[in-house]
Amino acid sequence: MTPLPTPPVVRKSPVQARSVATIAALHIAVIQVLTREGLGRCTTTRIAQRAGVSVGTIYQYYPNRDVLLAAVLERHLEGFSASVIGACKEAEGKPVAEMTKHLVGALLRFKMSDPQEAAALYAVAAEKTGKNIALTVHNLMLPVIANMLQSAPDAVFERLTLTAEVFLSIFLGLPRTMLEDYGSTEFAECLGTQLETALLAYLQAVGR
Amino acid sequence: MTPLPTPPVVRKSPVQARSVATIAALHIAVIQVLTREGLGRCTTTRIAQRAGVSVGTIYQYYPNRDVLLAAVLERHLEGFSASVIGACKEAEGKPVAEMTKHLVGALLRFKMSDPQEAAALYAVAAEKTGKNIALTVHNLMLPVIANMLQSAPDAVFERLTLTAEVFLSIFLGLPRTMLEDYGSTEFAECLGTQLETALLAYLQAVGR
Amino acid sequence: MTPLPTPPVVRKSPVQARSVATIAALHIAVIQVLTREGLGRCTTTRIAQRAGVSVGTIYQYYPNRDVLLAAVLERHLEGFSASVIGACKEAEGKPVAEMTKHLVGALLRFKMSDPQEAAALYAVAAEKTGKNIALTVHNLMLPVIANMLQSAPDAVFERLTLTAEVFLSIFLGLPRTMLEDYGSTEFAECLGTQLETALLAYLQAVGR
Amino acid sequence: MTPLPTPPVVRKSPVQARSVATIAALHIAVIQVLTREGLGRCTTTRIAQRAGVSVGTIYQYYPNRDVLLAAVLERHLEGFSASVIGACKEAEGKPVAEMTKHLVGALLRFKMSDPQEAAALYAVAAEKTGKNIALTVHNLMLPVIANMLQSAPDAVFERLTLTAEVFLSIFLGLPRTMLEDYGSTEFAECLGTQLETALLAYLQAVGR
DNA sequence: CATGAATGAGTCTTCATTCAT
DNA sequence: GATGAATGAAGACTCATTCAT
Repeated sequence: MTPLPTPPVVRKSPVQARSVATIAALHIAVIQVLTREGLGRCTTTRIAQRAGVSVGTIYQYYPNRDVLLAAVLERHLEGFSASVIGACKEAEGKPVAEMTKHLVGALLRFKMSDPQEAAALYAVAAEKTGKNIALTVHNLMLPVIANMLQSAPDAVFERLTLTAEVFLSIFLGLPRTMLEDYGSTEFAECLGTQLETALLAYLQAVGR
Repeated sequence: MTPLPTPPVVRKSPVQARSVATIAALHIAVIQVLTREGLGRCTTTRIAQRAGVSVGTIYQYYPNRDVLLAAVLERHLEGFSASVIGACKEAEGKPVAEMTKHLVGALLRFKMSDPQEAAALYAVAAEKTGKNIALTVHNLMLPVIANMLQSAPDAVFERLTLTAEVFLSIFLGLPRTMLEDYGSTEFAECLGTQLETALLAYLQAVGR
Repeated sequence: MTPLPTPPVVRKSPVQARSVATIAALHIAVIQVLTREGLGRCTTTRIAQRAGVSVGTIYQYYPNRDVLLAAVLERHLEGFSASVIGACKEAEGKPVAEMTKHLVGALLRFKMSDPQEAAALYAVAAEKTGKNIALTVHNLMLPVIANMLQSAPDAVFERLTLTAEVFLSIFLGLPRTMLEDYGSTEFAECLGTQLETALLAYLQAVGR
Repeated sequence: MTPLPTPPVVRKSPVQARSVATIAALHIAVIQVLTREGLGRCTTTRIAQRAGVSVGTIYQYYPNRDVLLAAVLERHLEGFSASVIGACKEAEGKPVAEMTKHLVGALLRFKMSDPQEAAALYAVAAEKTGKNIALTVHNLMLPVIANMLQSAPDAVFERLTLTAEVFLSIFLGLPRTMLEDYGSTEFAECLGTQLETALLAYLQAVGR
């Protein structure tokens, strides 16, 4: 229920409180190092230092660096997908305009709660291991969105999966543009309404 | 016609013909290694090997690895922006539906001419140096798109810059979803029409 | 008693006892490689090999090769200047002949305690970083020598600083000629007396 | 007779004027690079660049880099020893005071004609190959000095060789202190008189 | 359990030297 | 003769990982 310090299956189960705290510290440290130094300089030494533990400790909880990074990404994406999926469930049966508004709200709430974390993890998600995780999460959300769209009383989507995919692509793309600093200040400020507008317009264009 | 081997300004101007071929080989090798191994394994040794030259040769033309990668990215993005900007110019004064169709056509023609290259370079564009280049190109295209939108006879955009930004974000985002393998086969096949639909729907929603 | 392993301020303070031994081994290895191979071949690999550690270990204690070499030089020169300065202090107030004898005794005792080390470090002292260290030490000894000379009851030196400089130049020059193998066996054997003779003669010539 | 561009015995005899000019340019370039960049960065590429020729050309005249550097040093030391030896010959039979004055005059005239060259070459003389050359020249001058000292009408030296060695050590040591920037301005200005004083005082102290 | 010293494979980069043009 | 592109061995340095304490 409290999924905070996802205990890695591998080396050790965090029966003790210390473990939980250490893992949490490591996750936070990863984000910080990622943000400050970039993926290329996100070394175990630096992570350990920032977390206030020794390098050896990392290996007490994770078999190697990649798994640690993957765990951090996974936790982030799990939280994200949970948030999105939750919003989808809530929006089921409502008109598309409300769906859109509801989803965008959930998205912004999540992404904006820790923009640095979200931005930092794009790099991790681009690498081999990260990509698999991202893909899995992607494919987890897709049917839920499709389901939601199908439940809309004011629209019928012929190519449901395709529509969901495009919807998701826009839904994730605009925030990314902003988080990766390609957007102007105005863009950042209006992200919510613009995202709603674009998504709704698209849905109305392809729906009957 | 294919201006591939833009001799880098830095180390040496190719007095001999060999140089041109070497530089071309290096650029191609970078893409290949990037595709096969990923940015993390895109080392000078591997690049040289794939290009069929020795490591030292790289440094005859580029002061360091980053500059080589940046050069490859830059050339790609210059080609891309030229293509997009050209399409914008051509579409000026036409109705938004035609604009959209024209731009999407140019985009697909370019991105699809060498999808691997396009996909491989996302990683480079995410890194420090690459980001600057990408940002520059981004800011180069933005006003051109804004100009084009403004010239539409069948729509008026109040917040022109913002609209252009959102337009561009969607315009670049959908192909990226596909190139990074997040899209289904159906998504890939319908990318063009879906992109047109989404862009046009957005423009009509925000335009008067 | 032998304070060899002054832990470098930089990378890490030797919490464990191993560190002290490692640093000592590195310093000794530097001298050996310098002696056997020369500065040009005094590479990190060879130093590590001779010290019986891996290359990486060097970087646990020194940020780069230059700093390691500088540290070795610094320690040598600090010992040397301490010895010379100590002798100067002891000789204060004594007649010039005794001063000279005292200083030469201290010099020979030090330089001869490890002639190879002394000889090997000339090369390090010639390089950029080393020169700064040598210069600093030089300028540390100069006023002490001047002070000593001034305290002589049997001579007055009009141009005290100048005299101290020339004195020091001869004082350091003759041993160097020997350590760098330019002197004959006879030269080496008589170094002490000849040095005394030359220094005393000079002092008497410029003193009143 | 005109020993300027000592034609290297090896690859080619400078029958043509071009060769002579090229070799001269290379020698000058070596000194310049040595001065500006230091021995560690005195690479063939840089030498060639500064000399206005291509790397390949160096190898037309010298079998390798070491030989080039050695040639430059050799030429310098030959000029130097010729100057010193000439002065010795001229001073033969004169009283020690005049000998000293004469030699110091010759030394300063030579060393000061191109202080940078003199200073730059210390580094070359410290390396393996250079040391041999320096040693040879050293041993060439020693007997000539001994001869000169022996001819003095106003002094008899019991340990002639030893005296000559110590004399030479001081004779070369003081200028070096200055050229290597260890001396103050005053030291540099008074080098001639101080050198004379020190040498003469020494000779008078050991001579009868 | 935690620590951090040590490891060594793997990177980037330089540079003397060669050789086709 | 001259050129400069190409070579590749060698050097400095990094970093994930291990293991004795």
